[in-house]
Amino acid sequence: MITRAFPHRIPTTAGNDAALTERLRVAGLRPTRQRLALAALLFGAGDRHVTAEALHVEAVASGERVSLATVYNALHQFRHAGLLRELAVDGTRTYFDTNTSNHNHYFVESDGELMDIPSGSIRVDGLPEPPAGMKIAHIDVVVRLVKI
Amino acid sequence: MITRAFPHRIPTTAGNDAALTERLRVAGLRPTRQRLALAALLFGAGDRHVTAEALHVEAVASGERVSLATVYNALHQFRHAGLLRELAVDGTRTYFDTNTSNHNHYFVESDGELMDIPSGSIRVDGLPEPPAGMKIAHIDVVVRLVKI
DNA sequence: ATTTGTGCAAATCGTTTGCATCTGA
DNA sequence: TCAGATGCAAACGATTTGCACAAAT
Repeated sequence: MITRAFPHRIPTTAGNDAALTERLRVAGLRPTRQRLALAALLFGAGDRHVTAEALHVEAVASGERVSLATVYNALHQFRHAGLLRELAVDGTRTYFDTNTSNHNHYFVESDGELMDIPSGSIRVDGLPEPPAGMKIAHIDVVVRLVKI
Repeated sequence: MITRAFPHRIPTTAGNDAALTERLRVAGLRPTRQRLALAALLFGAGDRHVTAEALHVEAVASGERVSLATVYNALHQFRHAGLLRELAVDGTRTYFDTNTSNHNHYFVESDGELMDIPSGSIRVDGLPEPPAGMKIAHIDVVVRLVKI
């Protein structure tokens, strides 16, 4: 987590204020100070995997005044808007992924680290027909890693 | 969850007292009344997916005196002993699977139902090399289903 | 007799909620 | 102005823990 916000400048090129504001507006969300700050952290620096707690710590560390409850709210709103994907890999915490495209994950249980597996490399074959009255919503592949 | 224990008889043929006792002993666990009862429910009737809460309800319903804390203890001890596999599919609850062999799962989010996908049908290809210093411990494939 | 397991209730952890206050359009 | 957003603290559900008592070897 190297991302850092500056008092009077935007963290990276990828998400300037205007673009982020527009992005939130399109999602039907008011571009409040808190949402803009969180969006800048999330979308300003490539693909990221965050927990609510971690994002809150990061926001506060970067000088932003934002409550944990608001971070939870924002993460769920962003997910509803399709800006984030929610991942169930750990059972105890919920991860959010800024990469909403179809891809899979490495998960290092010992330190809770989550990484993208380059899309396109993994193929899942031989899926049976889903049970009657059901359809496949999504296939999650989690490759669990351990340190040698 | 059709499994049911009878007051004075063992639930199914698959797990008679002697066999279950032996199984626990081999795992280094004293065959206490509670562990035997839980083992009978878990291993007496084919492959099962349970949460601690659900197993506790089931045990109590079958007339067994056992606390929820003991159910949690037993589930984790059984997992350590390799009798169960722990699954992270849901984020809020932890599921335990009596089928410890290599297989994958359907998960119906709307009602929290978890089903085995027949082993052998799914193939995962094109796995990249794991990052340096890491090795693959396990690959979990969860096919998320929605009702049509 | 010694060791291990159990049950209860309190503690903990991540997350959600109720509600008074604030803020952006 | 005023719907919508925020922050706090309390509520929550799943799980863990501390410790006195009970059961297994």
